[in-house]
Amino acid sequence: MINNNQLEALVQRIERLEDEKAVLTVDISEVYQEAKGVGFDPKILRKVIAIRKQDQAKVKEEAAVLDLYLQALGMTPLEVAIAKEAEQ
Amino acid sequence: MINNNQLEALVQRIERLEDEKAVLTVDISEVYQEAKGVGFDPKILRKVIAIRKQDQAKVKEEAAVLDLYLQALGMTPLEVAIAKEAEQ
Amino acid sequence: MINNNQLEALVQRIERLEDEKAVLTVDISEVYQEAKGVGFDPKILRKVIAIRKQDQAKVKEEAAVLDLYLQALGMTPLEVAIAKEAEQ
Amino acid sequence: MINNNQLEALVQRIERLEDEKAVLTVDISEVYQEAKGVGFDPKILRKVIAIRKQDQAKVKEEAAVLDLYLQALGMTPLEVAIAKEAEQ
DNA sequence: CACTGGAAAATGCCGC
DNA sequence: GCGGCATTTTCCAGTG
Repeated sequence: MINNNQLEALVQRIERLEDEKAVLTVDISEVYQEAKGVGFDPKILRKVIAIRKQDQAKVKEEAAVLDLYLQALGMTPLEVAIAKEAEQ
Repeated sequence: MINNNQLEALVQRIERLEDEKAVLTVDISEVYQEAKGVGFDPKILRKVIAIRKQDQAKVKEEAAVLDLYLQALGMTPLEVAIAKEAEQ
Repeated sequence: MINNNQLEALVQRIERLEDEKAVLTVDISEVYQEAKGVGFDPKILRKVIAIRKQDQAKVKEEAAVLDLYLQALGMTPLEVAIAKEAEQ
Repeated sequence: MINNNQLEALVQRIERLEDEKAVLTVDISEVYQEAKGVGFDPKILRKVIAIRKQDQAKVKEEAAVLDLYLQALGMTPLEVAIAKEAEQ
């Protein structure tokens, strides 16, 4: 026995979110189009974005390791937050 | 010679949009998790969503071929629009 | 250390298959050309093929979800196979 | 008025060819699988195939230019074929 | 934790 | 030569 209303609600929520996602995909394409219009090669631009993403991933990774070290040193989350603040 | 400011602005816009997209991806996963929590098999749920998506795709495909037929019959876009109106 | 002969054999097999695939791509184009020659609009024809393909995809998708339902009901693959047999 | 039999025959020929193409796609995947099974990284293998394809494309390009030269020198297609034969 | 299957992104191509 | 489409390839989650 399944709850139809519950199922339908879930399906609709997912579809709604996927629609929004599809809109963003189009938005992104449009920015690439615009970039092309002002002379930037979209293909290269995509590579630039990918590289930056990699970098950010590394930064987050390092931040996570830093957290681990700090926590291993007995610092509480609050202290960790303060320490992060101090980094900048 | 490239315009640095222009490039940076474009990159940031794209990254912003991709961030929003990533958020939606997470949101969708969470709905699937929630569904699992109330007893729906995520795998089946995904298939259900896929079937509904294919239904919609089929409808769009048929609408596209109808447009082509109308155009093949020598109807101009305006006439096509009118014909679409008449469908309803 | 890699086995050169083995690698070369694999590469050649793949290239052979891709050649055959490319031949089929050409063959398909030729049929579209032929169709055009006897008055069928290739664009519409492609859409017709696409619609039929989507029909088939939808059927397969539904069959897949049926399998999942059966499995969710605790039926073993054998039972699933029997159930499929019984469909016919 | 369209000729239904003719249309159906064309559609079936196209679908038949596309089926064969799909089979080859599977065959190719299987060779990659097999390669993986004996220790070759499929991803890298794909790159190797792509590079060789590029080379062949260049070779064909050069052959086409050669043909142009030969034809410019007043050689007929037959002579071109013979010249190719002689290359080997 | 490797692996399969499926979703998403990117490249290439064909028609206009 | 450009946009749109199809194919291909890459990525990732789920699974055993």
